[in-house]
Amino acid sequence: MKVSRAQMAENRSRILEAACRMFQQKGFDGVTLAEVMKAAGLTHGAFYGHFRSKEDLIAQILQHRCEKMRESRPSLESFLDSYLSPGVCTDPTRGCHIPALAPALGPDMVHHSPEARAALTESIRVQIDRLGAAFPESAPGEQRRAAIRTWAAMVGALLLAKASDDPDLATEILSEVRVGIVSGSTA
Amino acid sequence: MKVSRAQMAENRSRILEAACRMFQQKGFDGVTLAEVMKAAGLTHGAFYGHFRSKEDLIAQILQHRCEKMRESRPSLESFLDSYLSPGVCTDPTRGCHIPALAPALGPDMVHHSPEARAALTESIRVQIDRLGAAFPESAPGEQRRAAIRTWAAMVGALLLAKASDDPDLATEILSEVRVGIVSGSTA
DNA sequence: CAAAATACATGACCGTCATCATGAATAAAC
DNA sequence: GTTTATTCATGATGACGGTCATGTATTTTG
Repeated sequence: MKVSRAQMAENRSRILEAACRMFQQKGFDGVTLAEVMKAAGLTHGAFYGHFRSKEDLIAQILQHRCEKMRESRPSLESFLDSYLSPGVCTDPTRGCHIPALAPALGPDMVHHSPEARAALTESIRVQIDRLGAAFPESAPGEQRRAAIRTWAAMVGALLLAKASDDPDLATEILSEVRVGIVSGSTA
Repeated sequence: MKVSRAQMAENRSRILEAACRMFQQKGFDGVTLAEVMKAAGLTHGAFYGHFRSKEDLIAQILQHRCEKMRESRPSLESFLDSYLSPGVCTDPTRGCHIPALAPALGPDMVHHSPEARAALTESIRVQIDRLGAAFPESAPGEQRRAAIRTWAAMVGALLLAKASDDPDLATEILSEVRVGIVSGSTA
């Protein structure tokens, strides 16, 4: 049963959207293609009409996320919210895709496609640039340095807070790093 | 073919050791029990004489790592070396187990055993305490705060550097966070 | 030294999952 | 309107991996 071209495009983006959300929630190995397709409202067999393989899907998702990231220039405030809010730490579907997805292919990155690795690295570069622009008061060279230092702290805090079983400890880590950033940046 | 009790104890610790190294390298899902047992010099069937399941092995490894962490009080210098050295970033078998293993069960932590989660959380607490002791010049309350801020930055830097495909970018992130920490701590 | 206990090797089982082959049904092309 | 192209559903396939049953050899015990 063939569908219209518009319908097919919508199907494809539904697959992307569902996979993006589910991968972020459960990791690449924690989600099956059948689950993704079911969430997209299709059956598993239709997958290979849109993507060559699961690895292809992963790479395209990483590229898609990177593209979308380029389209906005958030403030430091919204950066902090998107990383260090308790809600982001609690809900795996929210938040930046880099700390959420990089770990998923981090340990054994080698067995993933070069496209996926390249897309993730590009996301890191874009994020450093974006965050650097959020420090307008600094000199250009110092903008980049401040962005790296600040972002590393945010990523680490989010990772540790997510890993923590104790909500109090998680909140402490998030809020402590947050005040460290705002006090450091205004100093 | 039964082996001596001493031999069995050595076999068990060889399994632990091999699994620890391989999990850190490839993630929990990226290593099969057969591979672990082969690396330990045994066949896959012998596994269940030592552990109840793969989840049991994971939990015991996390507990084992946490115990070993308690036994030393490194200086800030050695902390920096064990996180922000290029070698640590390049060689997946080196470095602290928390940023290496937390991501592996981070996204879908829920489907892991409570024991594993608890052991990892306890590791985080121990590490904060250890790192706080490396700031002797600060007041006790400030020690903990400084430890959290510093450690979060180290963890984030390591994660981003490992995720990066470009060695130059990785080195930049590591060294930038390092100078940020030493200049911040001496200020 | 005999008997019992047991650690490991071998092999099989069963479920899961990525991938592909086929067919049906409908949009697109002319 | 007829033909062609193609999107999706259904089902199968083959590999992989965690788990377990059985047998064997050796240690331990008395």
